[in-house]
Amino acid sequence: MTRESLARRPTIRDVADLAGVSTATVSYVLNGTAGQTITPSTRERVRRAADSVGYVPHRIARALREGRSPVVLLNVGAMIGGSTVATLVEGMSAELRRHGHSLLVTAEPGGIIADVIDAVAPRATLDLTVVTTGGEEDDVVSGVAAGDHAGFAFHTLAQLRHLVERGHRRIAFVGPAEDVPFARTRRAHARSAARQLGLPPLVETVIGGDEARRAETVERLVREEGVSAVAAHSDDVALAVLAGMATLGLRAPQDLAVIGFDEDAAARLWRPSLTTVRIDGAAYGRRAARVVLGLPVPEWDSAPSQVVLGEST
Amino acid sequence: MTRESLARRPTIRDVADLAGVSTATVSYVLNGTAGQTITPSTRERVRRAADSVGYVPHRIARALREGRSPVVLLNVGAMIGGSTVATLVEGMSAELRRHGHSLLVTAEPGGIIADVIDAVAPRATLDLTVVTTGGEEDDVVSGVAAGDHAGFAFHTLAQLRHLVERGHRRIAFVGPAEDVPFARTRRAHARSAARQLGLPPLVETVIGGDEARRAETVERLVREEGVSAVAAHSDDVALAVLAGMATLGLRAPQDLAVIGFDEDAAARLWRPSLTTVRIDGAAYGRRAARVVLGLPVPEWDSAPSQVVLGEST
DNA sequence: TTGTAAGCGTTATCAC
DNA sequence: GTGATAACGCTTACAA
Repeated sequence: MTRESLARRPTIRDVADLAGVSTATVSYVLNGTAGQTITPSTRERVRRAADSVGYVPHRIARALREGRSPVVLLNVGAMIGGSTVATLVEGMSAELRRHGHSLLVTAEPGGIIADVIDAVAPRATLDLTVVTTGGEEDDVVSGVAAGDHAGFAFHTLAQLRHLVERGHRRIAFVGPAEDVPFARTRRAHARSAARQLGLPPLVETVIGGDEARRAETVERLVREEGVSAVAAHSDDVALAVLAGMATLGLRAPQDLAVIGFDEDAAARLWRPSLTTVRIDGAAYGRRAARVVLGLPVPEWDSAPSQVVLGEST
Repeated sequence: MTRESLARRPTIRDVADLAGVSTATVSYVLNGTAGQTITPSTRERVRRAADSVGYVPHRIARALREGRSPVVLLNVGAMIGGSTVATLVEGMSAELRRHGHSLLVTAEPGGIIADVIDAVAPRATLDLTVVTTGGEEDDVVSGVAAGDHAGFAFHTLAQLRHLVERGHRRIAFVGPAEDVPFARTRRAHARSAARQLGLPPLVETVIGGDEARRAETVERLVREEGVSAVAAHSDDVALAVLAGMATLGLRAPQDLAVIGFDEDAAARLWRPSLTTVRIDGAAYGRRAARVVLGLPVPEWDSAPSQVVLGEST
């Protein structure tokens, strides 16, 4: 070991010098470059030299050279919501790491910021606020399960179908009062799901405000619109409906059945507990990782989502 | 305009050629480098050339040159929890952008992954799973409000103090059954808060499992331990306690008072509604941004956290 | 089988 | 006032 032991971070040059070879050879060895024939002994020498000086390749330099860095950018729109996004991030991150990449997350409602992209030159980007608007065409992540496109539309269909199976026909789709990431998308999917199921047009409204406002909303739905079931945009929204019902002394599912979406931990604690749709976020995350890396994406072997039975329907 | 209009992204060279100056001059002009005297006319020519070709500096190249990129890495431990982390990310991201930087988030329970760091060479990193432990880093981000250190310990103290003011002395601190990011930290803070308030040692337990298990936990607290109030690790946990009480037919706050932590939207919907601690995440986010950039951090002008009164205490 | 050297796009240190 | 040019650390033709 020479005086390389200084503060400076060891470069490929240091390794090359120590091993008595050129930087090219070091690069070939360390990257296992195909089509290069290096003698085992040289190989060994380089390896030793590398970890003797504690060499770790400089990713930025490599990124400059290659035009992209080994990171994937995911925009989730906002750091809120049920379990789907959380598990999606986990699954995607794990799968990417298995392939030498890193997942970096942003939470920009307006989509991925251009500055971020050129600050990191990501290998790929994925914007949840866009992907979920599917567009089966542009939804490569979801794939097909049991013959159907397994995107958000699919889960929404499952949500409504559950109500239909319970005998409901006059159904309301209730969204959040504030503008949250997937509000519009979900509404659109609900409409087309209703059509597919041969239902009359959905009653559409939003719920929010204080206790009185919530109760008012629910009352209108039940008394004026004659709705017998609610499909909610999310579990949060579903709980607001249940809360409004409690205020009015209405019971679920007798007076009004309620189903949530994107299972949230709090929903199981309610009385009555909430029936909701659980989405296999981790599986989508792993798929997303493979899609953006251009790896083959496996078939769905289990259901991408399922209705979790509670007492509210 | 020359044949630069090809697919290639314009470089500083292209601008220099078009403006008839050297790349150095372009760099000086575009970066407003101090201590350089450039004639207004040259300046103007460079500017024009730059946006005529649509030049945008290559951040990766700059990162290589400067040794770091204009991004800040934030590890949040996991994509779950109440509103604090969500608003913190928003606030931090906004403040960073005001200063030409970008925020990138990871959700690694074990701390920031080394690979990620050298993939992006961030200007700075911040690990929430570390910061909230009350070490030195915590100090700088949290600062001082009304004479007290305004960190997580402070909020925990506020949580317990609320119960004390309501006349409680035999108090339990209830955590989640699973291992979540800040569990240990919160527990430690709760212990020392109890000492500061001159309370007897806290009864410590966790809650989880199914309805029966939850009820059992609550029952033990009330009947065996003689506890009159619960300070919960989070709103989720607090709701589990309230649910257990409902199962047992116990009422809050008469039979057992419950206060949550890190306000979650669902908590306000409960009957009884949950008293909890709201933390000004956005403010912490802005402070964190300034700290990591080495900017002066303003004094707290409003409370860093406050108890939000519900019916449960 | 291995080495040389030309980039990748910037910034900053000199000269002029 | 401005311009060459040498880095930054790596990959990869192309030579040898």
